[in-house]
Amino acid sequence: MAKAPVLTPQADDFPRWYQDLISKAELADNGPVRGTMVIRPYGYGLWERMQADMDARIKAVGAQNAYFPLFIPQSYLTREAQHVEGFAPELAVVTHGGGKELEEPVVVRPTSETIINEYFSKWVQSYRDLPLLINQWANVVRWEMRPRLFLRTSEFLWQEGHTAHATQEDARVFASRIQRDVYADFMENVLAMDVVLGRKTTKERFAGAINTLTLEGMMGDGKALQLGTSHELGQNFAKAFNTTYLSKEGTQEHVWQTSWGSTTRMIGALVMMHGDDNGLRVPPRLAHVQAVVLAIKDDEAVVAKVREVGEKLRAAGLRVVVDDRTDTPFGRRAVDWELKGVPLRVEIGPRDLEAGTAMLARRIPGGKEPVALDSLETLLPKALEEDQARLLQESRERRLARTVDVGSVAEAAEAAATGWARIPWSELGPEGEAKLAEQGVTVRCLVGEDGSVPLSEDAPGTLAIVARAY
RNA sequence: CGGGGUGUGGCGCAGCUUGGUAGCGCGUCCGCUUUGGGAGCGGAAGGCCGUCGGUUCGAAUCCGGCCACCCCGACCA
Repeated sequence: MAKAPVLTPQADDFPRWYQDLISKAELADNGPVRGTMVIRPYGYGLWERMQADMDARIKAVGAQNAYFPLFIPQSYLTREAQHVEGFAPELAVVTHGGGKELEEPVVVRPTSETIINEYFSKWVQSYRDLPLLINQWANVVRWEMRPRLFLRTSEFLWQEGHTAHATQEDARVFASRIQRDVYADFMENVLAMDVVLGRKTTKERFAGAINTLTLEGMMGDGKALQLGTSHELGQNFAKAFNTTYLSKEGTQEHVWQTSWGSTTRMIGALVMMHGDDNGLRVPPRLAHVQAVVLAIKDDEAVVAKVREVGEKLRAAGLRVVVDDRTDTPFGRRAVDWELKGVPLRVEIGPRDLEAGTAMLARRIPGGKEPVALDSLETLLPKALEEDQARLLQESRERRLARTVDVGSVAEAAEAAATGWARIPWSELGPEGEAKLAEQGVTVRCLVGEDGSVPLSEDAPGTLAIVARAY
């Protein structure tokens, strides 16, 4: 009597599987306005952990948090030509306020380069004020035609960093440092996600930037997802907003800037990179619930033991939830925790009490085995570390297995049907890029032969990674 | 904006062709029995069938207008 699967299997319909999971693991709901999203407590818990970890890394490179307004004068947006052009189609514009039509429409921020530069201009006077390193946690709005929960919604949460430097070199180094030391480090070590660091082509570059660095991940179905970007803005915004400083030599100079962002999209990536047919798998270092201690039966001694074990594990430094909801059948609860991707389950019933054991179920490698109750405090932390490493390894192996080297545009398009293709950029070029775009395939990024991030598009040996993307 | 489709309890759908005053699954609530992998049984609540108009003794069903949403084509963290 095979029960219907909990989720649509990935192999049957990956997008459907994704939606099922988001809903059943209680990560998010659709909002009433198309393209908006309600992030539910379990999903928001993931975001809070991401924020905390990222925030520490951002502060470690010297940035400070601040907050700028949601509403931006429309005139600000129009000051940087590339920037307006890039964002115009997805702007939400407020035309009325207080029951009256506004004299100047107000834009709901799609990103904050413009308004931040207005203030940078006031704050920066001398080379002594540089570098100025600011970050903000905020929501932004980019009107979406094709929304997908977490991946593309009209409103999303993110952090956006904005910096001003005295020299181009300084800005360049900083943008790269964010890509590596903040984003890549976080994604690999906390999210256990394999990512490729690269450089965007001119076509894919941020509107208003002179260079965009990116981190790309391969999802379970072989498609790519951009997980974070770090831009060199050059002096484009500095010139548009007259952000200048007095140099040591006594001359007025425009500052060199960067901006960089990462979003709630990372939650979607987490699902699509680590999820399987039974649900999500949350990497232990991220998990706000690392282990759940389950009472199998409605039995006083069992419930007492479960609570005791929960306390003991908490004292040992684990993030633990005790599930003693014995009015809900055990199977239902086991499936729920599995859907939510909690790494470890300690299941205790009357038989275990007698034997002095518990069933230790591991979500990430799968399977369960009996273990001695008094060994849990030492076993669990070890299991969590193993599972953390395993997730990263799995995602890396998948990318390597599904990336092929090709020599022509046709081969690249074919390879992108199931995974990624790597092709010399000198072979592909902007013409090949345009041709691929017609087939829904994009250049995700440019990388060096040795995996380094090229300093320019025409650096010798530069490879293009092409794929279908979310 | 161009092409295709759908509007019926919270969610997913049937009913429409051949008009007769609304049904199924899931969920929810209550009770009892359960609990080692999505529980069973009994009971209950919940819908002016998107909207406006027309035809008719009678419209979820037929006709027309409007609205909304969904899918496919160009952008995007």
